[in-house]
Amino acid sequence: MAETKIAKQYNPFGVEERLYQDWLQKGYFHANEDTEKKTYSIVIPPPNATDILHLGHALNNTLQDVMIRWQKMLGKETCWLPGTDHAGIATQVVVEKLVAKEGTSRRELGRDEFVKRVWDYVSDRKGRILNQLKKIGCSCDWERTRFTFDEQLSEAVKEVFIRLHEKNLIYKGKYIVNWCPRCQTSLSDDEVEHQNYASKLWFIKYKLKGQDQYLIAATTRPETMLGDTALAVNPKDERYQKYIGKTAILPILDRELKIVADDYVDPEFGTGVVKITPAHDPNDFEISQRHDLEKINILNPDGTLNENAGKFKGFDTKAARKAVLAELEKKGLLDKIEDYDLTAGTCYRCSTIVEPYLSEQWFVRMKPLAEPAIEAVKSGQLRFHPEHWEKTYLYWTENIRDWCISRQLWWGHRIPVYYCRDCNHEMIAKVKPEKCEKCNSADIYQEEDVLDTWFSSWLWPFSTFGWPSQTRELETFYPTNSLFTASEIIFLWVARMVMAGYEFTGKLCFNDVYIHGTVRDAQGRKMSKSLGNGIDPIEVINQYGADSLRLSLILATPEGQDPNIAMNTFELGRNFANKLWNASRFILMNLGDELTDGELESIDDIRELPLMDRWILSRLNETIKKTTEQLQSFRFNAAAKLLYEFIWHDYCDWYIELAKGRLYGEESAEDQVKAKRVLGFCLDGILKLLHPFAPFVTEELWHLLHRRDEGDGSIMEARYPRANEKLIDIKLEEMMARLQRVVYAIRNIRAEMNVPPSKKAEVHLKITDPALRETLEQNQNYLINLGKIEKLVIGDDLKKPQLSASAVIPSAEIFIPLAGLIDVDTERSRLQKELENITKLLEKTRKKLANREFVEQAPKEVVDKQREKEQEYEEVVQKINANLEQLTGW
RNA sequence: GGGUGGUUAGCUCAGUUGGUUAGAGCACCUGCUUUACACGCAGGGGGUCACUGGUUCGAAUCCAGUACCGCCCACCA
Repeated sequence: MAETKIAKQYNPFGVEERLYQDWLQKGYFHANEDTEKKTYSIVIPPPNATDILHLGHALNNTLQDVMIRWQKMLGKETCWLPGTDHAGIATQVVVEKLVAKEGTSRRELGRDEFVKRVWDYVSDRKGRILNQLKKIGCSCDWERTRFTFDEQLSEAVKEVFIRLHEKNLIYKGKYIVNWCPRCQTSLSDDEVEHQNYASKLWFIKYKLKGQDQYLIAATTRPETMLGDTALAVNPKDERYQKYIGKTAILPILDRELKIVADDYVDPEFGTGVVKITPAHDPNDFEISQRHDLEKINILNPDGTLNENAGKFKGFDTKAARKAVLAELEKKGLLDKIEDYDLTAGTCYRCSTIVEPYLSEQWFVRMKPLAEPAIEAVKSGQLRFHPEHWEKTYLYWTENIRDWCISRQLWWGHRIPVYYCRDCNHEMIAKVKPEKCEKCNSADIYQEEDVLDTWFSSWLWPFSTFGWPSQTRELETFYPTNSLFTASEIIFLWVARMVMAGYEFTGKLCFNDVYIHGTVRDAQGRKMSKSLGNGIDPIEVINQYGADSLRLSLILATPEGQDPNIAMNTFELGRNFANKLWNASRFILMNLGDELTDGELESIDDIRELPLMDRWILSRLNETIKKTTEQLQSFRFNAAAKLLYEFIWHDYCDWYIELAKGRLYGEESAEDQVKAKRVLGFCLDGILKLLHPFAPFVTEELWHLLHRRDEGDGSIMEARYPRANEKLIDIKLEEMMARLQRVVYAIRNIRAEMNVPPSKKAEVHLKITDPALRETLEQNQNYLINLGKIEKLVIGDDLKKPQLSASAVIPSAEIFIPLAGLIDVDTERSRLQKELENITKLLEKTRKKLANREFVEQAPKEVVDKQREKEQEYEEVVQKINANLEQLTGW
């Protein structure tokens, strides 16, 4: 065997950086918009510009990279467009905290200065996460990197706002919105997270005007009574018929409250009387609209009570609740208190409890936009993987509500609306109008609010390619093919992109949506900063290498479920990469530079290959076929497992082991050539098959195998293997499996009878099936190697040698003479155990066959199979018994 | 409350149209410096497939229900 410089262990460090730089330099990742080829494009789910990489990103982007690299090797012009999101509220919150540390605040700095500070911060951090993606090996087209706040993307945002406004799909109105008192902005429904907590239900007594009677209303938020303007009962509720239209008196503030009847009220709940607070409860707001009730806002934007709260002005809601309850108690107006579990909406960015709050906001009418998006799924044009997510998508799109798009933030796309200070005229425009179109005044100011972050991200699949300009890249790469994301943003992002795609480009923006799980820790908990259970992917790469990270993540992520990941999970991928490395190392040591590129890539000109060669080629092609099928249906885990199984257990455990004797010249010179050809051909296929999953190690090995200098070409330019069905031979695989069973049996006897590997044994094979006997005879040299055999005797009518251990498999008996070595008790219990096993199986089979209904109704093949088994088991049982009997004679 | 995913070996999971001796990786036990790999090789132990009923000749697999875990959605005060 030739000496080699190749290390015994794969060392990814150095390799990865070098190869990635080379790929970048050669421009392999850049997509050509003038291509004639079929295209395949993906837009990245843009991470927040200031994010740092976590395992969720690592998984998400590894999957995209597998898809892109695979498609590229299938011959497509691939485009994977990367970029980041300005993440309005999230980023603003972070910078607010930073300036707070400096002892100042957003308001103190003023809008212009604060926005500048955010820009500074973002510019400093932006691109960090994209650089981290490079470490994973992502083949993004970096020349097309976009940011949702880029000038061109901002133009797209304005264009969209104006178009929707012209179609009357955008409107401004006073509504109850979710208000975060800390961020002091509205939030869309989808930005509110619900949390359960134990609370109380307070029963408050409302005195009827001019009478000494009370109506009692239950509430979960007693402090909001300060904004009550009515009481409501169900019109059919007989208990309260007589009070409808009467007046009650609000405790503490002594405001007069109308008593109204509304179907919304559930007579079963509480007392059947509801206090109505139109400005601070969405339902109450609806009721107040129907009954034309006064709406009294008792909150300041920061969540403290305002002048409408009388003496409680300035209290925060918590203090107000305490004070109000104390006063009610004192006045004897608190009827009772019950325990009650309820949910509170909290801000998805800062977890502050959100207040329903009446304010003026901008909305998008979603119903008309949702219609084609619903149809896309129903018609099968838009597919989810796993499929069940389409239900979630449909549930939301079919029950869609208008989208509140204005945010009272400073970091974001400012709404392109201008007002005249003189006549209040409203103008929608991309740039500030010089003069009021109505009164000619030059005193014009822009709307203060900015747009929801998602108002730019829902345009991402086409704004990034230059829309609204009809660019060449838009034409070539849009619509995109697939989208990879997590389930949390099916509503926030996926569905809205589909809507925007149809509305503004008339096209479905992608056909396949792959939803992967959320990465969890070993105990199944979400990884989070507060728990401190997160794993830093960069740390993983530093410790194990990028290929290990990628392979491990994919191998550990069950299809459509959440993967549980611990640091040692990454040993899985590392070991696999190392196994591949060493298998290749072995091949390279033995092949030298004997094979040409052509020989590595084709096997057609070799005739009359021996069993094992035809077997590994059959397995290889079967693996190619199945892997391709799995990739086509977005089953990455299954695809990776197929490759793992084939490479490790078929190619390494069996084929390489079988080939060793041939390489060492134990067969003919001609056979040695065949072995080398097949070894090399399979390895070349393996590297290509695995490249999308483990780009670095496969590239490195491919160069070594093809004896290419550094930087000379890339495995990426090779064609992904296609299955040659003619080479798949199931019959032959079955014969090989029988040969393997013989080897297993020999090894089992050796191990259980404590025959050390260093001691070669004599083996007698009594084979009654001629086909098997012939195969074993032809391959006896390999049996000798695999079983560490000194002398092999094969025949159809051998006698069991005295003092030998035995094993029985269908149509074969294995004897290993062990004079002096054999322990009779061990051998007896070994045989007895096996006898028990087979007897159980035999009984089970006999029972089935004794069942007349089974024999009559089951398909013939199934019954025949059981008959065959019965025979097999009978034969084995009988032979084991004979061997046992012989033992007792000792 | 509605929806949805899960429950198979100590742990993480396969098991694609019902018929396999129910599998793999990790962990565990026993051997092994066998000239690719100890990040390895060989052998082995370990499961009443959550529970209950049903359909069927036959159920881990199909149906119904129960329990537990998880996620998403939800304006019942």
